[in-house]
Amino acid sequence: MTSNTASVPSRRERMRAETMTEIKASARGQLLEHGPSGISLRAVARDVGVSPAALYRYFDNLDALLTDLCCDFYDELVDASRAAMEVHPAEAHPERMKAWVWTFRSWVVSHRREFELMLNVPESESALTPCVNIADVPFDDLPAVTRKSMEHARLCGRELAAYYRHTEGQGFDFSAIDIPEISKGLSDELLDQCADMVIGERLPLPWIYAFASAWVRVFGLVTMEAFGSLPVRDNIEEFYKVQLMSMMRDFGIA
Amino acid sequence: MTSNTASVPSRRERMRAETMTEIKASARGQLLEHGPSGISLRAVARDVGVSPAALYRYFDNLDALLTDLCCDFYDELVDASRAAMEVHPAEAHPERMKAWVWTFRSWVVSHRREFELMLNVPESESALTPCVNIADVPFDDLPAVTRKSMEHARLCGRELAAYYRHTEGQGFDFSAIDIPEISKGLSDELLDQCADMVIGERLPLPWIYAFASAWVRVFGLVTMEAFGSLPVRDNIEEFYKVQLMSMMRDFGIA
DNA sequence: ATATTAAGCTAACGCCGTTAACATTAATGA
DNA sequence: TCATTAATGTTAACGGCGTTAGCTTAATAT
Repeated sequence: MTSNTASVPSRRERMRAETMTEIKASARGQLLEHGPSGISLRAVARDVGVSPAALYRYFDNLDALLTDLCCDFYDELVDASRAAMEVHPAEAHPERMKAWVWTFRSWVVSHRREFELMLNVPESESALTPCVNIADVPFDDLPAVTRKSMEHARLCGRELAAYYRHTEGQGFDFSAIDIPEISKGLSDELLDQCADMVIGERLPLPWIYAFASAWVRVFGLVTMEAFGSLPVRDNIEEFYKVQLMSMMRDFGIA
Repeated sequence: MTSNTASVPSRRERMRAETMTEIKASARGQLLEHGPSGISLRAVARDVGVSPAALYRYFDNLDALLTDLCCDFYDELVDASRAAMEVHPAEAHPERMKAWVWTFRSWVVSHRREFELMLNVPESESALTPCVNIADVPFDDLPAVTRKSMEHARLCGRELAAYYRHTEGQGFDFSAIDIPEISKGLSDELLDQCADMVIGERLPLPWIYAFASAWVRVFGLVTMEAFGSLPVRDNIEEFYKVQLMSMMRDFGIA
């Protein structure tokens, strides 16, 4: 052992990393051509020019390869989102949040197959699906893809928090926002799961609620478009824009 | 041939129907136990007590069995929805629409696996996914599951139409509804795909738009709950209710 | 130079969907 | 009634799959 834990990668480590990306590239190719269920270890092996059994030196099994792929996809999505947000100045928070939504949409429509896999992630991986409350598990113990997806959501959530800090003391009137009556139980949960976990700050409830609502709407828009079940086909962009406007209005933003 | 096209089913027809339901019951059992990708023709055959090849007398292939299952699920969902709506008097249109949403949600959460399959329907079946506009294809030429899913949506859409006819002439002020500015292209599309295809009538644009928006929101709610990614876990019912209220407000109701 | 570890191989096991060729059973028409 | 026909079943096989065990080779570390 050359006492390597992050320093210069040894020759072997480089080779290993190279074949790993080669494997994943082949798998992704099959994903694009034949969909999630059309990815075959043996086909990957043929593609890479190696025996099927050799792949098990790199991934525990097929599912592990698939979840690893998913993580890469989330990284791509996160990177694209960050880049799109950074086009706008740091103080243009609403613009940056819109850029986040827009990147989500455009990444998914240009990577439908990848998104398909992300939605159908091999759920074993930790098997805590609806067993325990996600908020009670330390972040690092969550399944990898769950962490990645939260990372993606946080990108938008923290922008909202930054916007709040920015408007703070500028006399923004939250009581003017039209928010329904909510029980303590629900608002506590929203504070736990939305504010603490993705926004990162306990903003006033109206914004937390508006964030949750917008989240659901964006998710609906994106998945429906990916499934081709949006009630619109030729004017999707405008439909998004109009929907975005009404979400902004829920935040009390012009 | 006993000139039977719908009259009394012959003995053979009865037997055939019986084994078909037996096959589907077994497949559904496997779906519940192992998820959509865990359904195996050979296991079904073992279950039914028949050779694997025999199943091909009943279904063209595995995909055909799966899509057939999906159709059954939609029928169940539609029946449940209709029943829930009929609990309310015929004129209580808003209540009936709420019942539709509520049934959608509760059916999905109590049939997650089935819903999983419905979302991942073997898409071949006609392979017109994003090729042609759905509005240009005669209804009977659409893939079976698409038709079923439209049947489900129509149940709610036509209720809205009935509500409109009911309010007509009662001086409902549509211009008071807060609707964003929409291009002619988008509104034409909404009229084509929402009004004509699911609502069944060309209601005033504000309602058409509100319907499309609500559709997206409900779809988002239901799928996120099914995937366990709603920002709420213990107070989901209340979250739905509150969301429903704000959708109703978009229609200018209450 | 040698011991150790990583990375590859072959061969096999038990699944799978699907097809072809053949057998049997039940309904039909003369 | 009885031969014909159509529906329903069988067996056997093909090629593909994920995965494991056991062995060999190449690279690294001491």
